[in-house]
Amino acid sequence: MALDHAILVSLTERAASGYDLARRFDASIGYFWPASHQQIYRVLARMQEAGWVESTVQEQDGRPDKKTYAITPAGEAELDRWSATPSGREAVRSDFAVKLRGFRDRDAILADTRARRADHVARLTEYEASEARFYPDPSALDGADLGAWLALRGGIHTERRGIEWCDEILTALEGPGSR
Amino acid sequence: MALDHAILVSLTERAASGYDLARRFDASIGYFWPASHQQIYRVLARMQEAGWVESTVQEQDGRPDKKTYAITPAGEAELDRWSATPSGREAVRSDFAVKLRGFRDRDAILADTRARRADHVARLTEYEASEARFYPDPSALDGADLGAWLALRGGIHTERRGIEWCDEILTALEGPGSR
DNA sequence: TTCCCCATGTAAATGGTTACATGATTAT
DNA sequence: ATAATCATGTAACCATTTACATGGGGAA
Repeated sequence: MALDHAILVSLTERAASGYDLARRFDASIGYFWPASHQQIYRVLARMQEAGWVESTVQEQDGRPDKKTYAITPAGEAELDRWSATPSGREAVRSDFAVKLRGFRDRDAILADTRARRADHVARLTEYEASEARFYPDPSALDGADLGAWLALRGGIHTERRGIEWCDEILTALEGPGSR
Repeated sequence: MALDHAILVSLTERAASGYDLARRFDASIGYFWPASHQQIYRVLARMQEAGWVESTVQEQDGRPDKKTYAITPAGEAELDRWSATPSGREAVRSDFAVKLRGFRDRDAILADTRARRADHVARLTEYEASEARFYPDPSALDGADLGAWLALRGGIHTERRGIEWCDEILTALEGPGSR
């Protein structure tokens, strides 16, 4: 049920349509909890029935109508409840680690590793740009901004360790055997 | 479909019953791809129909019968095919990051962070013990052992960055505001 | 006598992915 | 012309989680 809460968190930052949320989930909060528009529409419908969000329809000319969702007091209460609930250990699921563990095709692993490294570098660059732009002075942050910055820091740590790991794999596999 | 491959990898290391696999998935390969016994039994049944594994029943006295599964040549071929397929970017889903981002209850976040830190330390200790015990001389490794060691290294990196992140959060939240 | 280990599953519910569906506007 | 963007969804499928179900043996 955590997509519910990710959407609620996003709505506390600003009311949005399903479409808007889908774009936010392509970046920003979606880095910690990816979701497709189909899923988002379904969860919004469910949460509206539960009374956690409410929608207002805006007509637009030359564009389809837009349903803007906002969080309700009941939704805020649910977020409070959820925030105070201890979160359990998170499952790690890595295709790549399983593939490494079942080591078969050295060249495929090398290719995969190089592609992953490039992905990590690209994302790290994005994160670092965000940090420099939005949080130039972390010591001045508090509340929601502090939380958002700390979440971003988590992303930065994740990408850095991903790069380190890739480099270790490349060193181990490209080394003596490859020449 | 990656539980299929995780099970196949585990079976190449040694034939096993569903029960044995469930225990392996509580540790070892389960650190990279967790799975419950229920799921394992269902996937084994499906893979047997597909011809990727075969089973032999062993009677035991004073214990229930045991079905031991082994990988077949078709299963090996499937593993080869899968190993040569590039793996896409892996989804990160973190409840905790969403909670941080939606910063509400500072004390709950502190408690969560301390609990997470303790989990990371515990798992890192396990990983480091495994490394010292099974891979004391990494430069001597090759093939399957090299892959298993590199996967373990990934785990070690993950836990270390988890600890770093927690420490950063604790520093930011325990600091000035708490006294 | 109570709990954990061995050993196998089925069933229901929830969550996530992929494919399908529609239709107007704007930029190349 | 073609593709991308805005805007909303439904439906089918696949994977994961949680609850239910059974039953003997050994240890505290």
